[in-house]
Amino acid sequence: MIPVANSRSDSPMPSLPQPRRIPRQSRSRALVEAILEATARVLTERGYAGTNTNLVAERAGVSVGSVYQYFPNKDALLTALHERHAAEMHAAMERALGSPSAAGADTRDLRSKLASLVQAWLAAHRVAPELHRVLEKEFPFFDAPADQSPTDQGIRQRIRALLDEHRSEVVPQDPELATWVMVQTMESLIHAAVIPPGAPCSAEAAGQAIVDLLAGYLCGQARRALP
Amino acid sequence: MIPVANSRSDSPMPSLPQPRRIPRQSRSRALVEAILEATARVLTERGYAGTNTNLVAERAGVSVGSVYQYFPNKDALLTALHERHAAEMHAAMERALGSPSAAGADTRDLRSKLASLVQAWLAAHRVAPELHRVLEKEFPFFDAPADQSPTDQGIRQRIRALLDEHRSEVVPQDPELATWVMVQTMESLIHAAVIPPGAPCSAEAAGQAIVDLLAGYLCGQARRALP
DNA sequence: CCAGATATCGAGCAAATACTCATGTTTGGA
DNA sequence: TCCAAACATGAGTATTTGCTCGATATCTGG
Repeated sequence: MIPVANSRSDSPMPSLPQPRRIPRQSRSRALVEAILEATARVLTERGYAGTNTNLVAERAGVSVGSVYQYFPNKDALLTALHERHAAEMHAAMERALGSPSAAGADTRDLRSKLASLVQAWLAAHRVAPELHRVLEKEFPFFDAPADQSPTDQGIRQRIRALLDEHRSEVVPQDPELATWVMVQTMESLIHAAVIPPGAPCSAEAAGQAIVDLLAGYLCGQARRALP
Repeated sequence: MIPVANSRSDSPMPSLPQPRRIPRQSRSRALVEAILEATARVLTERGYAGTNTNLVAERAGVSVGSVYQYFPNKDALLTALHERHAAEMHAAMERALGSPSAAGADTRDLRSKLASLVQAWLAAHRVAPELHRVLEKEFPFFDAPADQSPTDQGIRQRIRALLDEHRSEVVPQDPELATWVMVQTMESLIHAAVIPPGAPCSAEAAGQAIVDLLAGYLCGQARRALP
């Protein structure tokens, strides 16, 4: 093993995990796709420590060399997968909330919007809980601390904007802090609800509880009265 | 490397990480202590992947062989450290809340008790944030899923008892679910507040916010009015 | 249809590292 | 004082694995 990748204790200024080569032809784009898919499969089956590049290549029906044409090292595979996941969450959020202050403003109250968002994210996570477990709980993220990618920042900003739209209903004073609490809470609890052993109830009930938690903090109101 | 330790894909029934030999003389107890201390230091400096048993032994001023006298494999070191941390949290909790239904019952309201607990845990975590980061976010926990040790269960039970004591003030119906929400939220947000980049505010403010979040969920009341 | 660009291949190297075991040292009770 | 059990040692081994590189194949613009 060549220590270049283990930058934690070596390089003070870690290089960004950029693809070594950009796939131009459709052939190579399919190859990259196959590699990522295989990575997800192997990761799901064997966890982070059980995953190695040779195996990923084999499962993708590709040679190791090809993997290293497009990914500078093993962790870049995971980073790419994580980024893809973040993008999916971002997309799900936009679908649930709409873009901020777009035409035809969303007139629902804050609680309803939160419920949509939590529902959407829960659903997205239930697709591959074990993969998310590995990505969130096993991946070291040496060089690229999670929650710092542009996509993650986009998510934070959208939440911030949501609180801003509803600032009249929102009790906490510091919007920075309120955003932080929101994002951390949603991510943690959604992951905890979905990955084994999971919440001690149905996914719907867990979603309800998360919404109650968030709405209670933001609006200082008891959970919604039953109809 | 011998595959015995990597049980994820191999052994269906992983053996418990019991010490290979129990230290009887004070000499060996000191040795075990030195090993754990060194593990914590190395883990803090170099992260999970950068930590190896040879280095730990060297840093502890001990030979590798001695490490393997008392710990069956590398992960057992981490597990021991994690268990020790859980025990500290348990102790801090007992100090903050007292044992349930003990003589001289604690007459404070739920919110005050929550505030004590959050304060105590925050303080305990601020001692070695980087170590906690590694323990919580890098350690794979192959065989012993976190939050399943007897100590962790003890923590859950105590929280459950707390909610029970105050069941008249508590709004959520399902106590199982409420306990789960509490524990998950506290652990996640306290970790997030302490480990870099941390909360966008002082530790005190973060603590306040966490208490607001929990109290809002449990009691359905707005944050405490300023005096 | 060819020349350069792009893509793929995979045997094998170099390094890392978890763990063993044969041997030596210390301890504490009888 | 003596001895058996407990303790400590650390060079060495067996294995894993991230990654390279020179050879080969395929594509595409002119």
